This record gives sequence, structure tokens and C-alpha cells, in this order.
Amino acid sequence: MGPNSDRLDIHNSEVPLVCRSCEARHRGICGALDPRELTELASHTRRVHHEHGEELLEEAGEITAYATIIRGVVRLVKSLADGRRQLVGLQFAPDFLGRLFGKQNSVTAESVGPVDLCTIPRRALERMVTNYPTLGQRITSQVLRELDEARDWLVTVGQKSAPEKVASLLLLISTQADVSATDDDKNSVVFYLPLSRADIADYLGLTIETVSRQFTKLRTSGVIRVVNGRHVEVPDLSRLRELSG
Amino acid sequence: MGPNSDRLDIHNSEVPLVCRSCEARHRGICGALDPRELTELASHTRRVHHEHGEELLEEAGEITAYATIIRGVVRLVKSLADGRRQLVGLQFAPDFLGRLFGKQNSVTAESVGPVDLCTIPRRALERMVTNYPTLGQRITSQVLRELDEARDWLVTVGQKSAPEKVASLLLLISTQADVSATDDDKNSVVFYLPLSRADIADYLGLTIETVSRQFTKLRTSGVIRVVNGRHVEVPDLSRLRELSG
DNA sequence: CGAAGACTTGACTTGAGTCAAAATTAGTGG
DNA sequence: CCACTAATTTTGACTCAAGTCAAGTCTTCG
Repeated sequence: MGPNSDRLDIHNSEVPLVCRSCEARHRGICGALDPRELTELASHTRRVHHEHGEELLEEAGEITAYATIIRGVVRLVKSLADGRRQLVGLQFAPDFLGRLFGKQNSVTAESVGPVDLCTIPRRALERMVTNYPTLGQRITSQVLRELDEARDWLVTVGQKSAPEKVASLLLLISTQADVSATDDDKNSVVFYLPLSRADIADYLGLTIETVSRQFTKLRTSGVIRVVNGRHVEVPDLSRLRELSG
Repeated sequence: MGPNSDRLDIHNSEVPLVCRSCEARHRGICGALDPRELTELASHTRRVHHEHGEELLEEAGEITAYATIIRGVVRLVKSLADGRRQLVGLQFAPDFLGRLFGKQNSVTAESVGPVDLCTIPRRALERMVTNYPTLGQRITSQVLRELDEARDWLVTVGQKSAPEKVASLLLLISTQADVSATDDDKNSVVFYLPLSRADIADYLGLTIETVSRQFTKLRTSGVIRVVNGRHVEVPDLSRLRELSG
């Protein structure tokens, strides 16, 4: 028994094993729960792994489960009838996936590289949200953040030039994705770019070729260094910020 | 005394006078409240009128009050440092204005034509939301709708051609704005276009000239008829839908 | 090693932007 | 009500940024 066990329900005094080492535990929606509630939540969850390019949620598909991203990157995609695609969001751990109490999904969610999810059946989560309002508040505040991001992105896609768009995306990723190294004053970064040129093009409303040309320009002008097309080093973030419009 | 007064608190059994004729009463957030709660809400609200082009909320400004749109159209705008503008949303009665519990606004809200608002001080609404969860749920479901709209718009701005963009906007407005006349099978509409060519351009990520040329094309091809540049008649909505991509 | 996919580069085209001017509409005060 | 001004919208001629089409090159992985 832990030192505090006398003050807590004896069956629920501990944080569940699966949650202890979980990176999403504090920053994700689970952070809204105390150990007893977390135990209840964890009794319904299941860890699942996905390889690159799998469909996690289907646009216009029925909602049967929700999930928290434990590791990896998820792209949200909308398509037109003739196949044109637009990425409408990028999500990283520990974001929540799924439209709470929604009738159906409004986007397709796909894994970008390997992704680990912590899934929970629809009913189980909805019951818990009803009983523990702080859980719903966490989800709501994520939705608000997504709305801000979508509107910011609308400015980028609607108003910026191709060079500005690519710089904006690199800036976005450098603050959100797996950052392998960042120097003290946060003015330089090295990161792995999870998106293909095609994804980037679909995110920015450009073509693959235009994106590639902009990368080349950024490379030759020394703003970025690229290894194997995917590992990007930005020696001077402020330079990138100027270019982002 | 009304016939049901014996079942309700004697001081609060009636719907407040100002709310009785209010168009937003049922569809807006107020629809979540019963007569007693509505009376409490109404004791804090104040009706205000705005002429065209006034700033209702300032981007990065402090939140001091919330509001429901009673009449008119509100545009949500984001600007870049060099003055480029992007409309990131359009709101109609009875939409709710303001980011609940937010630190500050993330967009500028401006009246498009005459607008009537029903405003309520920040603290008063936040207290009521805390006490009456259904109120918060209404606001949350509006935020979800705004997120969907923003993402749909991202597809339009990122992927569609100029002709498709203009058709998409006309379609959007024809379903939301003041519709003066619509025939039975809903295949034709007449409406007043609240947005200027400049607004339309900023919404679509185009220039004024390009928007104007697209209007001309739609006019000469008989898809729309325009009177005084602002009154639009669409005799065959399905034709417009085809053009919208 | 070889094939498939991803990325880059080049030559050319085009859709939308820019610049300029005319036409239309709205607003104002006499 | 009308004349005059200011603002908005339309149209035209020209330019250019980004798209298209077509090879190449580089990566990855069986």
C-alpha cells in the first residue's frame, strides 16, 4: 500500500499501470482526471498501433470510438468528388481524436508514419464525460484550439505566396513535431519532417513541384539544410519567420 | 396569472418581454433555457445596434462581453502585418459571438450592414454557463459547427478555381443569408448579397477584379441575374452546385 | 541488384494578378 | 429633386506566379 492509501478508496488509489508511463497522461484529456477516475477510464481503453497511411476515422463515417494520440502524427483530410485533397489539420500527441457526441465524422483521419492510439469505445467515453465535466472541458478547449488553427491556416492558404506558405509550414512543424534538437535560445531547430511533398502540397494548396522548388530555394539560400529530403535543420528560425509573411 | 403559474415560481413564470418577439429565442443559445432561467439571463442583457462596418470584437482584444446576433451579418476577419485580409467566417442570426472563457479574441468581428446584438457582460454569462450546463452545450455545438465550416472553407480556398470559389460562396450565402424568396422545390432563390466585392475577394483568396469577372461570366451565362450589384437571383440552384466543384 | 515510389529539375502554358481606365452606384448638400 | 462627388464595380491589356507536362535523379526496400 502506498503512503496515501488510507485517504483514498482502497481499490482505486493508484494510477493505472498503463497510464504511468504515458506521455499523454498530463497534457492530454486524461489530465483532467484524478487517479480513481483515471482507473475507470483506463478500464475501457485499449492501445492500438497503426503503420503509415492507415485510415483512423472515415469522413462521413459513423463514430464508434474515440482516441488519444500517444505517439506520432495524424493528418485530417477532406476530399472533393474529383479527388482533389486538402489537409485541414495536423494532430500530434496528446491530441484527442473524434467529434464528441457527434453524429458522424466530418474529416478523414490518417496516420502519418507510425502512430500509437489509446482508444475508448464511444459509449464509455460519453458516459464519463457526462459524469466528469472537466473531461468535457478539456475536449472543448482542444476544439477551440483547432478552430483557431483552422482559421490561421485559412489566412496562410488564402493570402500567402508559395514561398511564404512553405516557410509557414516549416515554422508550424518546427514548433509541434518531434524536435530532435533545439538550441538554448530556441533560434535553431532540427526535426524530422513527417509529411511527404504531396501532403505538404495538399496542406498548402500548391502542387508537389512548386513545393519542391521552394525547398530548393530555401536550401540554396541557406535558410534550411535538408538531409534525405526529410530531416530538416533550421539554423536561424527568425529568418524563416521573416519569410513566412 | 397564466394557466401554468401554479406550477412555476410566481416571480419568474413568464418569458421576459424582450425575449418574446426575439427571433433568436428558440434557435439561439437562449433556447437552452426555461422561462425562469431566461428571465435571469435577460436581466443582464442589453440590445445594441451597429451600422455597417463597425468593429464588434477586436483581434487580440480583451473579452468584456458576449453577444447573440439578433439581426444582420457579421464577418470574422484576420489580417497579416502588411494589411492582407482574410475573412475566416460569416455569422448570421442567431449565432453567438465571442470566445467563451477565452483569454482574448482571435479574430476581428465586424458588422456587415446594420446589425442588432443582444449583449451580456462577460461575468454574467460565465456564471450562468457554470450553473446551467445546457447553455454551455449550445455554445460548444456552435463552435463545432464553426470548425466544420472553417475546414470546408479551407477546401474551397485551397483547392478550387476562381469560378468554383465564387459559385461556392453564392451557394453558401443562398442557404444562410436573408432569403427574400425561394420557390417550393428550393431550386431557385433570390437574396440580398451582404458582402462587397472586396469582402468576397478576401473571403475567397482572390482579387476584386477576378471576383467581378466571375460574376460577369455567371451573369452572361444565365446562372444568376444581378440587380444593382447586390440583389442576386439564382433561377437554378443545381446549376450553381455543378459549378461549385 | 532492381523496381517502385518519392523528389527534383527544366521547358512551357495558363489562370489569376496587376495596372489603368471607364462605367455604375451611392451619398451629400444645395 | 437634382447635381456633384466619392466609392464601388466592371472591363481591358498586359504580366507573372504557379501549374502542367515531361524527364531525370535519388531513396527505399524487397
